[in-house]
Amino acid sequence: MNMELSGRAKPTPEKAQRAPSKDSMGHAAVEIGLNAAIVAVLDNEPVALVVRDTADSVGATDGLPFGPFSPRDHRTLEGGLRTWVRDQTGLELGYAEQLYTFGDRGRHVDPGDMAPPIVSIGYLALTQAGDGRGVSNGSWRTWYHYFPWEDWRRGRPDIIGNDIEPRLKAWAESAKPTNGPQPLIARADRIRMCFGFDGATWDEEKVLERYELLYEAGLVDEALRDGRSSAKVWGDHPRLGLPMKFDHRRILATAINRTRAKIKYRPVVFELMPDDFTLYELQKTVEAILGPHLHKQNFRRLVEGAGLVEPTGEMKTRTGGRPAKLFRFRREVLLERPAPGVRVSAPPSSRN
Amino acid sequence: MNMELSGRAKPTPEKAQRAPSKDSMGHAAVEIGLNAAIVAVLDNEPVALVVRDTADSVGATDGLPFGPFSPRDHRTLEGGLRTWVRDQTGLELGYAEQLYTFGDRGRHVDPGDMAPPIVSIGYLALTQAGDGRGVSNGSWRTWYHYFPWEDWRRGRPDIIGNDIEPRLKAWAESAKPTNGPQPLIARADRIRMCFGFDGATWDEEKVLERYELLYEAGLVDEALRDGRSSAKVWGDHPRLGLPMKFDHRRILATAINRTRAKIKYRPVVFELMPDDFTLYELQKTVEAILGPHLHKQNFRRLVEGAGLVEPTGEMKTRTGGRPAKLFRFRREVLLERPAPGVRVSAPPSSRN
DNA sequence: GTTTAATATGCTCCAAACGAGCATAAAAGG
DNA sequence: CCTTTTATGCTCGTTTGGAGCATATTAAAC
Repeated sequence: MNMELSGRAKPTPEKAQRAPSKDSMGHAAVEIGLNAAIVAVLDNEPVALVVRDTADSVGATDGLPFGPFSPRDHRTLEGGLRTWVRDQTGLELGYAEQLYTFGDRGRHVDPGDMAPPIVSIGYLALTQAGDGRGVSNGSWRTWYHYFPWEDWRRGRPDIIGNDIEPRLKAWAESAKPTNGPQPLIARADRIRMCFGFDGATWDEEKVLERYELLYEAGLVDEALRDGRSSAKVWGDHPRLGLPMKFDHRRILATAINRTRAKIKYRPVVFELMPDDFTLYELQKTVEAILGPHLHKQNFRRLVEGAGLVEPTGEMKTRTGGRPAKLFRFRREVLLERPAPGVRVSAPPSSRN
Repeated sequence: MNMELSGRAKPTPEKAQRAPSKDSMGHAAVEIGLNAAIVAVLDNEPVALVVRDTADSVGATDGLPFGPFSPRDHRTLEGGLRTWVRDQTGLELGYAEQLYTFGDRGRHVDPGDMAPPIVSIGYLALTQAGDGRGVSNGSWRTWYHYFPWEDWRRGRPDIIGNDIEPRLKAWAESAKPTNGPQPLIARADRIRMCFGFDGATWDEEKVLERYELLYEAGLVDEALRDGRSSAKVWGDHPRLGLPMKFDHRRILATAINRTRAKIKYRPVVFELMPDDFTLYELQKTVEAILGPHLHKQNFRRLVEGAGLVEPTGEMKTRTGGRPAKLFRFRREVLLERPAPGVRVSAPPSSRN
């Protein structure tokens, strides 16, 4: 079949010195999976679009919309992604950006017998919840289902103190007496920085680091599934968040991470908002993503002062109180400032 | 040949609903190229390691070290990259991070007849110039050879006003009278924001955006090579920077972009420094990367105050003046602050 | 030896950004 | 009328960081 592909894959190394030559056996071609973490905010709840595989033998496992990249059908990677998402969920993507390309062997194992792609490229897409009404397949789920420890909206989540802290610290202890080559940063220190133990501050931008640490410690189901040795040691505690197919939870962690970081220096919140909105609605959306540490008056001053929004002239009534002014995103800000965003920083009181 | 690869590539779609199925014809497997932008600072000059293809038919074209990813040989993408770099240049990589995965059709055309990979993953590696002594193949070249407009160390480069500005503006004009669907941001505005024309400020972090704009306008050789139509229109002006193989210049632009951004919030400068260094040497290195807008006293205060360095107790003589204290990177800062870096911001006077 | 150049180092001043709090007005909606 | 919620203005006080002044210390040039 795909002759031109195979032909293309064949190198002609005589031209390049020390040419990147293929190993003696065959082609280096691999299958590439395109994966979309599609994020919206629905009733002040940050949600991702997941496709649940009900026919799965092990039970229902959520996954992200995905599909293989096929260069003969897709002119670009992002184009391929949009096609897959449209086919699988009926959703037409708006804003999308590439996150990361994962290629670790053994981090893709499927609970069923479906062969996973070897390399997966993760994308982040932001959309309005209203656009999601057209979703024909899949459902919106809070991302905190998969990352309960990231949800600080009602204070520090109990799961951190009750489950994560003791188990991670036990894991750190178990690695102590090794007197071979020490890692650059000790496990105990990584744990402390990631989860804000022992007086360290909680950094909401370390989403991926935290997930990777839990994976490494064998505390998330995917680690067990992928056959990490240490997984069994820690007995049968409650599972830490819902697992996902393949490496999709890792991709979602990357997506949350990127969203939290980018919202501060690029006006990406507005991808999640309807055209007209109240300043308080905007604040609630930002808080849904970052955690609720915003001072109302200062938020107004910041957002209006930065020229991010402009009043539409309309009012929104039925707010339960005084009607609120409606605003819209002020596009021209992109032509004025190099890095406009909702520049909120964590308050000094956010230390656990 | 690669039976197990082909077998793997075959999906078993019966399990997943709306399964990501392959198109009827053949496999979706593609060849993946791993590309390294290896950066160092040599005599206050930011350099990248390039491999020159002297046997090329069109003439000598520089390229980055690269090679295909082969999952049978490489357990991880980064592992594969390190192998290729070692094989091609003899250099053992230290710090490395993934940049981006490019997969646009038609942006890889080779000047010779060597088939380029369809998808290329770019990496950024930072190393000390001293480590480069072991380089057996390839050479260090200023990255400003490829991006002369990025070199603001002696003020605003002439090439911007003499060549880039008039040609870009002509390109913007040429697209004016179209009254179809307008792009979200007009060409003229993109140009203004990217290059700081008409009173806009120069943002040193827009390296990739600038290169992409020049490519789109057909002003860099790669655009002509890839068969972009508009390329010929603009006559035979001097070329804007040296071209590179495949999409390597785009990858290098991404690398410079990332380096400039990351140096401000992560202590990555120290990957470029020897173990012991003078504060002034550190400043010169930062300036080589960002451009020279640093106040000496404030730089000292910033760096020392942030706890990024500690004195070794030694002095460096033969500085041309009073001997300078030697410092070393203070690793513990990673355990104290969530985002330590050389937090320099452009002075308000940097508007062109 | 003296001068000069280059660096090292400490200190002050000032403006902008921003976190935090207080107070009050305005407009529903029961 | 009372509650709720938003809108709005103002004040502190702290931190950050840009900019400049002054002086000490040494190597190298003369």
